Amino acid sequence: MSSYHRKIPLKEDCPMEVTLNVLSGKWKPAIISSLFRGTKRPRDFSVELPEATRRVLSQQLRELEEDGIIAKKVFEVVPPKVEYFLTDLGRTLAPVISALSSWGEAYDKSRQAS
Amino acid sequence: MSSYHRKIPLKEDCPMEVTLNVLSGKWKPAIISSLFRGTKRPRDFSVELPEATRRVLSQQLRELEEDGIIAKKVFEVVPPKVEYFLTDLGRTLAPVISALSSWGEAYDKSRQAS
DNA sequence: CGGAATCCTACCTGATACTG
DNA sequence: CAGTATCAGGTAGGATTCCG
Repeated sequence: MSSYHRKIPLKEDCPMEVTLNVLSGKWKPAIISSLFRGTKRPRDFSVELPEATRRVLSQQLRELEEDGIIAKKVFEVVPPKVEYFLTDLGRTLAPVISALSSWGEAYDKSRQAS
Repeated sequence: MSSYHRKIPLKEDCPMEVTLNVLSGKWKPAIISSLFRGTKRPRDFSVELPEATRRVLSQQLRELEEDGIIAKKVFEVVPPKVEYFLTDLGRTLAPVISALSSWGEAYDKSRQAS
């Protein structure tokens, strides 16, 4: 199951929407969580998330980069080598991720109970 | 602009995804925020969110209801009267919304600076 | 190995009209 | 007033292929 989160025009500047838009992407939460555990190369994501295609991973990595959440270091070698890592701004997402995870856990338990 | 957040299978139980899936819907954040400010009738949402169609509002209200976040009280009168409100579970979203909002505000400022 | 271009599918959302 | 049914459109994500 998955959720669609349609990015809305943000006419009325809703801070909550801003954050959700940054996090909204099928693999973005997984990417961010992974980077909190250390620097990763594109190949590492493919291994960690075997169901994600390279195309979508590249796309979401680029979007996160455009949003200033992550950055990459490109090594000018052959074959190519690239490393992705969280920016300072990206690391400020820690409490957000914590809140989302905590609530999700509690929600799962409350659903089991009922 | 808006973002799609495709609801994913959640094979590996990722609590973060659980929460995002509950919040993912074009008008769900607005609906929840609104209900934190008090009980609302369907008509109120249409006034507060003039861009949202009744069809989508009804649908998202129903989904939030199915997820246990909100509930409604139906008055058996003519014309019909319905009131939506947050459940106890729904109110536990407060810290999540707070985290999302706070980060969004800080993000906006950091983007203005650059 | 990393990334981009192309084509395609799935599904969320919008518009409209109708029922109780 | 509240909710649903039907049809149509837009966009995120998937599959494949090619280039540096």
